[in-house]
Amino acid sequence: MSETTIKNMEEFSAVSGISRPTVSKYFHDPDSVRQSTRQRIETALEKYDYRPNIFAMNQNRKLTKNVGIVVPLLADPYFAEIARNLEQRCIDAGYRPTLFSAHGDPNLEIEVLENLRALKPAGVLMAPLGRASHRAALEKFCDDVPTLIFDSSVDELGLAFVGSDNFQFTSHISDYLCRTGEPPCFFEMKTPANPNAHRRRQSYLNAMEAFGHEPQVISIDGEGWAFEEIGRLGGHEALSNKQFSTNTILCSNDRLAIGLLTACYEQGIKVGRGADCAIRVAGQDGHPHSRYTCPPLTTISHDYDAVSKHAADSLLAAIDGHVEPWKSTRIEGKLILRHSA
Amino acid sequence: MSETTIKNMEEFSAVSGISRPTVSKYFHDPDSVRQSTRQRIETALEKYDYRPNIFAMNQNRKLTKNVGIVVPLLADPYFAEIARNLEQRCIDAGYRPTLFSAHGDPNLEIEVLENLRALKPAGVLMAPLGRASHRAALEKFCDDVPTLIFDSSVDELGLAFVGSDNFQFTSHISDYLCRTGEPPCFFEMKTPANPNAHRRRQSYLNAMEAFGHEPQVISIDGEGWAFEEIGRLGGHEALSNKQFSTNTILCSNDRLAIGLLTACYEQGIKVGRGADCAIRVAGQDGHPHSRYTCPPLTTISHDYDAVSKHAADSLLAAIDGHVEPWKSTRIEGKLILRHSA
DNA sequence: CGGTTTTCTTTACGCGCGTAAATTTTATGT
DNA sequence: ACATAAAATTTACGCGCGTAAAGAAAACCG
Repeated sequence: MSETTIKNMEEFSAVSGISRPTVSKYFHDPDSVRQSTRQRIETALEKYDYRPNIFAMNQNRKLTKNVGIVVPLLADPYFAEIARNLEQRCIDAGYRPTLFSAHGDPNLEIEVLENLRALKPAGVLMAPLGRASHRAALEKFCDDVPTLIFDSSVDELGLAFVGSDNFQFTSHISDYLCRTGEPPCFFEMKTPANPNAHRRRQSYLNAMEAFGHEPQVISIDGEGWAFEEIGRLGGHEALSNKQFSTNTILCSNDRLAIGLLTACYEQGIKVGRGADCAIRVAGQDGHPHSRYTCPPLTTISHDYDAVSKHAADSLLAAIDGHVEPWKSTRIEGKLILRHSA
Repeated sequence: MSETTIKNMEEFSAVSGISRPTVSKYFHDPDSVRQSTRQRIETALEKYDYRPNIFAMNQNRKLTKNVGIVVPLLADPYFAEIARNLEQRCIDAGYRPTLFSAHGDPNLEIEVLENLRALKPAGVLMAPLGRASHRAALEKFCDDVPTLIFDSSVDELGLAFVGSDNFQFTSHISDYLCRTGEPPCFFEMKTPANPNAHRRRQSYLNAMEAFGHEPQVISIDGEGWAFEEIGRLGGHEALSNKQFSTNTILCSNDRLAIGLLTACYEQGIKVGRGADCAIRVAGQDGHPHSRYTCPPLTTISHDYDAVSKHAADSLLAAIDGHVEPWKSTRIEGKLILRHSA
């Protein structure tokens, strides 16, 4: 490594003895230049360690290799996990992903989209906040940038939607619960941030009707994204008031279930499927943490791999010109039996 | 909002009737132009909704308002939480934070730094991976960009270090445990990714010596960042082999403790400080999830606010020219008593 | 009102790189 | 060795904006 520091492609082309346009071509695709010049460039590269400025590169490019990934809340390990998964797939496909979080704030969400524009992304993978999202701003963005929506559907928006089959989720786990014990009550937030919650409630109602059981929905108060605390407080209230008509509780999502488990613990109520247990609790999502609750949480898990693969593949295909009419793909979840139910 | 879409500052200056350099000045600081021209610009802004391209802005600026935030692993809610905290502080101070994660991979860590360079950040807040970080690359980066290290110290690197006082953490919680029951065993990973772990072990040894107790360190196998699973598996092994000489276990961090709690549950061992409990378990970190374990985890918590405030303030002060000699600031943790110990 | 200061406008160049067109050099084939 | 194709070089302009300098216009002030 030499001392003289290279600050731009001009200088690098000088020390490598290759013209700048050719160097530029090399960085765009090393195979697009003659083998001998590639060698000369790479020799100089070892000696001088120069890297093109990524933002200047994109400035005047027709098609960039940038992909934006937007999630509603990075502090939720579920989104962190799926975002990481998507990032890796983009990298493997030769793209440059950049991750953004709306941090639960719809204003930040559109702020993020505006900044994303400047990146001139070839495409965007976006999980909207849901109910709170500014619909008009989203639409405008999707008109300009190829955007695939995942996790939380906003109908007919963007290139397509890929997510989990929430109806199947709830019907499947309801089915399991009904067959193995008392029929479940449904534990949810009154005003959920995410539209998937409504599908799950409806699916629960359907399932109960199919089984000929009386459904019972407990909708608790709470705003924001602190689901565990909302579940814990709501759980305490529901337990104290004996609102659960059976010994089985199906939660709208795992984070709520985690809070409910804590409430049960705090009231000395033993959870599980053993004879000595008072109630059964199940969640939905396959949250990364659900394995480590006590008792470990029975849940129905997103197929992280399938969702992220389908989402990434669809977007990259669209970028390559294989645009198809809008469609919604919903992937089935896998029941994960653990001790809680 | 008009139909004609503005794509650059040139066009916007045309429709607003103000020259481009003045418009540029306005976006740099709205107060730097005459009130009447500010009005004209803002009127046009409402009508045409234009936003300067953030990357083109930075391209030829002497001092940008960009701040990079780099954490080792966003999937860990602890880092997600502190990153969010730092982001907010930067925004409040008028800076534009951009968040990056090394995803536990030292190669990605330097990759991130290289990309960060192109952003021409005024400063960077960085939590290094620790042991695995490529020291030389970090140093080179810190030479070029004002960088404040947080969470995990790399001695004398960057502008300064801000983090928690790990010695105080462990000595404080050890003290509590010793005074309220049997002295703790120390449960840790054999080859921890983070150097803080060594300080905690040492502090435990010191504390036990001070109390006149025989220390006992259980170092379990495991590589990577899946601490809960490592703690669970290691916990099972240690419990089965009766490696814990007392009924109290202090874990090197909360995630390990969460895994250990699961292992205890799976072996039917009741955790807590009640008379009917077999062992006590405590963690360290004040992990966002520690409130919701069963039993809720007694831990010693980072002072998230103080750490992030001190880190952000120090960096921003340095950016403003108030550079001080390198120093290390370690902030005390707060004991959080819950049911597990 | 003239003089002074403040603020704009004009003009021009720079950032680091993409990209197109014309030209020259190098490789390939027979 | 020659024609031909392939690849590199030169030259020039563009992206969207920062920024500096000089002059014109507007505001302030006694």
